[in-house]
Amino acid sequence: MRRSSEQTKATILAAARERFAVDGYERATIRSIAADAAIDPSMVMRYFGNKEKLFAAAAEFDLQLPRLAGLDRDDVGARLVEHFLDRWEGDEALMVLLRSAVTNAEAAHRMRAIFAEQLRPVTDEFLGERDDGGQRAALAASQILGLALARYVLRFDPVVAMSRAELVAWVGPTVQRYLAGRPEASV
Amino acid sequence: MRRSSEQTKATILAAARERFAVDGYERATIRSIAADAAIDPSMVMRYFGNKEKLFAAAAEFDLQLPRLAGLDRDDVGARLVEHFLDRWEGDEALMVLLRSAVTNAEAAHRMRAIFAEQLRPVTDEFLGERDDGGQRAALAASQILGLALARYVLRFDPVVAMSRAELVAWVGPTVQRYLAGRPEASV
DNA sequence: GTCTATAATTCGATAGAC
DNA sequence: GTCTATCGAATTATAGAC
Repeated sequence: MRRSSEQTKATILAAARERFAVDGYERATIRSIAADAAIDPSMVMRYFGNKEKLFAAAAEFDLQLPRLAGLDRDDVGARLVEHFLDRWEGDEALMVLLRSAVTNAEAAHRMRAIFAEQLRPVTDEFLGERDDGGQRAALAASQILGLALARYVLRFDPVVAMSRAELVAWVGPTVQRYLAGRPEASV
Repeated sequence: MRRSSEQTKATILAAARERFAVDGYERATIRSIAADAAIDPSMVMRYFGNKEKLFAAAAEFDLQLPRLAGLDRDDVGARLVEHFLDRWEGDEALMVLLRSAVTNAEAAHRMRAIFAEQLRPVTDEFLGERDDGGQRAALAASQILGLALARYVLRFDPVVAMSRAELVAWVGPTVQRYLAGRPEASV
């Protein structure tokens, strides 16, 4: 079947996202992506140049974080956890990055860029001017990424079994404390 | 140079651990491991059969968790974080698993086994008989793994820059709450 | 826009000489 | 115990016909 240039490119990109999300950068092959897209492997090269550029296109995405300023101040932790659960389950974008960033330097760089350019501005606006803003945002990111790792990648039974509400009830306060609490405060 | 069987095997295993820790299962090659060990690639096959068995040998390890029963009850979170920071920085064993478990099914299975067979018994003894023991242990694992991911793999600047004491002060209470607190409790 | 053919590497694995 | 030689498969990437 003859398709338009745009159609073809979009089909390849969708197949690439799926493969990169499941297999990570090294195991995902141009051949397997082409097969999923029901197209010849050379077409992938034609439209994206090489594997690296294809990954760059597939890994491009927007966290779509809400502004925290408008939220109840005691509620930002839970809201953030809910938002990230939605983003993890909504599409493969975050999984593409996580699965590749562990062994691929370029993907890890992307992760850091997204942290700096998309998460930091949002938490900074909430936190105001303070010198531990980077630490607090990074700690929140560590828990959110760790939760995704345990639930979607490593598939630890108890975390897989927990409901969205349970996860928010447990992890929300952690993120809340990282963003708004004192280090020593707990329980 | 002619070496003994034991020597050779140990040298190969050490090189394998390093490579798997840095590159993960797919990128680490038998050839590169052999080169690091200054030995012929065929020797690796001779001693370990195939790549899968070599990984199994390299990924075998003991968390060496302390018994929590003997500790101050309000202190287990901080002690666990300290212990894991030591284990992450002491040798490559945990990194071997983390770098591979994200894209390799066998490594992920190993991770779950270590969680179930080494972490669970220790937290269960501390928690006593209760039905949310698995959830609590898994939540603690999610934060500890997320911290390692941010600090050692993704290298988020703020987390890399934080001292051991700062990390314990921030993350200790989180683990403490997962093991001993109530879900809603925070700040 | 699509595909065939193929170059150039690289990998895991095996056979066998010394 | 160590190495050479090599197979067979898979990969990215390119050139060019239709």
